[in-house]
Amino acid sequence: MAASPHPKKDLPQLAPRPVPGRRVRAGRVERNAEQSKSRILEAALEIFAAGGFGGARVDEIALKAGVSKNLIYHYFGNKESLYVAVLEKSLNALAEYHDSLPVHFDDPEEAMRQIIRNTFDYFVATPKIISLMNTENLLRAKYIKSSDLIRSIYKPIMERFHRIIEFGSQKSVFRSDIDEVDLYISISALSYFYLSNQWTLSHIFKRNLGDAPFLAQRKEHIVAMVMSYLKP
Amino acid sequence: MAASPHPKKDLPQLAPRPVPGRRVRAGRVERNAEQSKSRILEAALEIFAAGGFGGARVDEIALKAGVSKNLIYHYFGNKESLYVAVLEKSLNALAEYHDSLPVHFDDPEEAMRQIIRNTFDYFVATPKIISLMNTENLLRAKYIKSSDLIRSIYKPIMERFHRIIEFGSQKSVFRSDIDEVDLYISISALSYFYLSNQWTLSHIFKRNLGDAPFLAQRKEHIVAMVMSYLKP
DNA sequence: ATCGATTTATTGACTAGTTAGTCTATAACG
DNA sequence: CGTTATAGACTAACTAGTCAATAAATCGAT
Repeated sequence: MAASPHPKKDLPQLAPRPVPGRRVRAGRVERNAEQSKSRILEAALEIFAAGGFGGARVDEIALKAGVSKNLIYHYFGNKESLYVAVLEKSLNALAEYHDSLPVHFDDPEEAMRQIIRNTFDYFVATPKIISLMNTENLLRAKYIKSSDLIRSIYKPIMERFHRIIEFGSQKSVFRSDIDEVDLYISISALSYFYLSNQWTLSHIFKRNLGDAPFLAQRKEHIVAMVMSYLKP
Repeated sequence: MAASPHPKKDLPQLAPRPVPGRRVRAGRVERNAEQSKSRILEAALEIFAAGGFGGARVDEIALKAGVSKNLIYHYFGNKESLYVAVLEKSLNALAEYHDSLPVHFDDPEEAMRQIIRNTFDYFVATPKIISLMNTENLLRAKYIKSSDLIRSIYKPIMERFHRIIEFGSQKSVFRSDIDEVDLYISISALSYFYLSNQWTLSHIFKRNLGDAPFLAQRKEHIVAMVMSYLKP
């Protein structure tokens, strides 16, 4: 705080300071609450994904969404709640995607290949969810921990996964000592890390890992690695 | 550290605002440039790892390092350069670690197991480098790209890796169609992702993945998966 | 239908608190 | 004595969040 020790009373209005109560409005403003909310969430996803929670600026989100910053506070209260809303929307999209997939319960090997390829494809299609997850892990799952959403999303996924492994073991096309959690983490890891760290890896290996041929090669490499592990 | 050992000039004691040019110093200040720099780097590593580049506060780094903020600017110029210095120090530590490891060139399978376990162990031992890499990838390798350090570090690592794979293929203990980059990324992925995302994963699977027994199990799971893939 | 009252979507202006970075002084050390 | 390691005070710009105004939509009663 600099000079003025006094609370400003009546300041001499040398500059054309707008008088409260006589504001100028830009003209007719369409009102569409749902669309505004959704535009805010979309912009917020982008900004949070690009700079993490700490690097995101609410002003920037407002700008990108094409709404005033106030509207964000009107709908979401504060930055943290906005972040949580973005996270939950992304997780719900993930759940929807996995629900929409057909599962080959009669053929465990084919089912497993499908799961692997779908996991890879989804991460490729939604890179922002990767950034969000990274941000969330940087904060040690601070926000995810306080919600049961992610568990409820993974429950059916893991149940299907369990049935496939069980059937495959019964049929002796899979080994019998599988830890399902470890295996699921590995399937995710092989896709996620490649994409999440593609920027540093591309520089190190002088390959643009995001190029379609490398993506295709990678996907089949993952399938091969996991399937070779599963063999009894 | 209360009383100044030096002759004070007349300070106007009623006005608590210090007059420029007649500052009060806390007392004798030890000078140790190297130690100060190193304390700054250590504190910066911690703060950058905890909140990412955007979430880190230079004031907080100064506080944690026990130096004035000015000293940081004196030695490192600005926040970005400090971040780059932290990154380079971490990469150098990684290189040193890998240089220090013995390699079993005569036994490719054992050499590969060693590489896998060492990779895992190093990530476990230095969680902050994982956060740094995540931050760097969030920024699309902005800083790493402008330095050749990381490539020069990975060059000998990949050369050793190549020799092992080549020898293993010759001896027919490894398959012959290995893409070394893909394989290296997979080995890293299986360790890195488990640790990097342990906070969300631990919550999803209701297991504390950081606990020693799970870490040990994970390491051997990775060894098993990679080795089964390598079999011809 | 229509008109006034109420609700609510939306914004401009503002503020208190931060934050990266600077200016200047000082003292330790060779 | 000159160099430099170190810190205190300061600032301009930024940033999350607030206040108060305004107008579009909605609803209830004519």
